[in-house]
Amino acid sequence: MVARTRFDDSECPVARSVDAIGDWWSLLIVRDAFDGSRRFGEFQRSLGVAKNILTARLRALVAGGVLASVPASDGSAYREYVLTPKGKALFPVIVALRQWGEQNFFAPGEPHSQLVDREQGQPLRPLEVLSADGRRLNPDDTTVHKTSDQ
Amino acid sequence: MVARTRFDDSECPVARSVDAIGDWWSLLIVRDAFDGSRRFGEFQRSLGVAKNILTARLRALVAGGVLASVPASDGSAYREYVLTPKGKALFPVIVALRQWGEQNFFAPGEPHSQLVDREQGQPLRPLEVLSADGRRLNPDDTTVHKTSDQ
DNA sequence: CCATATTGGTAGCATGTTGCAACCGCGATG
DNA sequence: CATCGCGGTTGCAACATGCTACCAATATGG
Repeated sequence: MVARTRFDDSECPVARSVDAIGDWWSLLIVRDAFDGSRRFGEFQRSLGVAKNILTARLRALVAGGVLASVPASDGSAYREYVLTPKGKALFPVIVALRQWGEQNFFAPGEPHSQLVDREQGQPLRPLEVLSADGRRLNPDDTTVHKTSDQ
Repeated sequence: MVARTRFDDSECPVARSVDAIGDWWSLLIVRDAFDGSRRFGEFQRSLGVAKNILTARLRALVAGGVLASVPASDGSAYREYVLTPKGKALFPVIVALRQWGEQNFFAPGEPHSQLVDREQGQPLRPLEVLSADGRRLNPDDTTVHKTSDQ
């Protein structure tokens, strides 16, 4: 399944992304990586996922260039999994999912983990989809331009 | 499985979002909905997904408030699936995935479907993660504030 | 050094989920 | 009033997942 493509991702970047990430566990692994997890055991304890699944997902993410396996930073002989630039580029995806979750699945005042600006300690500004010239766009303000239409 | 939560989503909005969407097929259904698909058959042809899976996913998305099942707009007796406000709020998620895919999985010049501003016909501006006061933030500029830390 | 705990996995098996193909009722169409 | 397309449902085979047990290599304590 590793290099297998499950979706008809011929020309849609969304489908290719989805296929590259692999599954939901992988996305939560990436989330944890953004939150500072690096070691196999950290991911395993944080996610509660079965170890064989975690093994497979970590391998797939490394193979896909999202994570890299590097020698442990603490000098031990173990290895760590860190985000590559490609992995770090998933930041807006995670932030978008986080904000959607915050807005739709928590009662007002219900506590939840929060992603804050390290410098000011403030929560982030909601993501905005902007046109090339900076106008704020809603879904209806956009259209998909198929390559074959050109 | 419909109302079952698979992940320990106690307080992480990302996990709740992931759980609410359900699986990758669901996300591609949402993508197609943004692209204008409304009918069962449209989704089925576009995605190539098995019909029983599509049935289950559509039901779950309706149950989760992402889609709504409404009478067909063309006057026929069939029903259509349209995005609710909650579903439309997934727009930044789809855009983020799309942009990540465009940047990482297409060779320069390789054709792919493109999401453009309807008014100008131009591709969108890349999403930016901003602090409350408008500074551009990288992953390292942020930190997760656990509720229990407060 | 030696005993023991921890880390980072594998292996095997039961179970759950998916994909596929066949079927089917209802509404539309001629 | 025969037939087609739409929107499913059903049954089954294949595959993926989760669980538990196990294990080698590394760290740790005395």
